[in-house]
Amino acid sequence: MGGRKPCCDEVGLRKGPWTADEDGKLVDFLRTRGASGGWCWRDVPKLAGLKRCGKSCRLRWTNYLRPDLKRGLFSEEEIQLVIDLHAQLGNRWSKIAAELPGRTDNDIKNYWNTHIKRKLIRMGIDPNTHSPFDQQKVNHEKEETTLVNGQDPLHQAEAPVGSQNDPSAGNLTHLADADGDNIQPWSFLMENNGGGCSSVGELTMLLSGDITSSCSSSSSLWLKYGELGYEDLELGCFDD
DNA sequence: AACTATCGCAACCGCGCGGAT
DNA sequence: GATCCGCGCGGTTGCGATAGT
Repeated sequence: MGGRKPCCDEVGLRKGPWTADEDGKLVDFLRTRGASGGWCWRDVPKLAGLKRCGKSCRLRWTNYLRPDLKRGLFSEEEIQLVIDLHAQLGNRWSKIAAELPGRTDNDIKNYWNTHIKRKLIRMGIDPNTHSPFDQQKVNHEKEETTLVNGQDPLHQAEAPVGSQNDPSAGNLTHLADADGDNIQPWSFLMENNGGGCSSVGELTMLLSGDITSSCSSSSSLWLKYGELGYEDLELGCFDD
């Protein structure tokens, strides 16, 4: 693809946060001209009297000003759908957004990165593959990065407060079985024997707090989790 | 009360796709 | 077929709000 001009190279175009006045102009324009048809986004700033590039106008409209947008917290059903769809589609945020009326790809992407992803990592689940981290790989990478940086970036970036130094903290990464080996929480939740969780849907119920209905407590390993309790597992994270 | 760290969201950037010429 | 052009997507950054010290 050759010769495309940068979108925002015109001198004098505004950047950064939109003002109420700019929002009003854009909304007025789209109300009078219709949200589609008879114009292209590149023309919108001129037609609406805005000192913005067309791309910025489109983004503002689709992510913030659209009347059908749903604001506020994600519901349990929405979280489940996001995790489910992400397992199928990966980072195709627009595709995922298409299945969640009123949510934008940006919304979902932000929510994933700031809430869901971190929690999955804390639980020992790779958010990219939706599978347990390969413990050997983790250990290997840990060795490498420790050699390079003298610190463990995974724990530095993603570990819950107190997980490394506070022995009193509920800490999944320190769970050990009878042999002293570390147990990845997801590994037994995914086990089919003994009533562990076996689907993304069940994971969602776990994440949103509905543990008892999603997983049988008959598993001995599950009992280990049961002893930790809701707070220890940091499952309240999706309540906020 | 002041300072620092962390979080969460809005917005920007660069690239690829696909239709038009 | 080559090029142009607009749009949409995914990744990243900036910054205000809030929490912690």
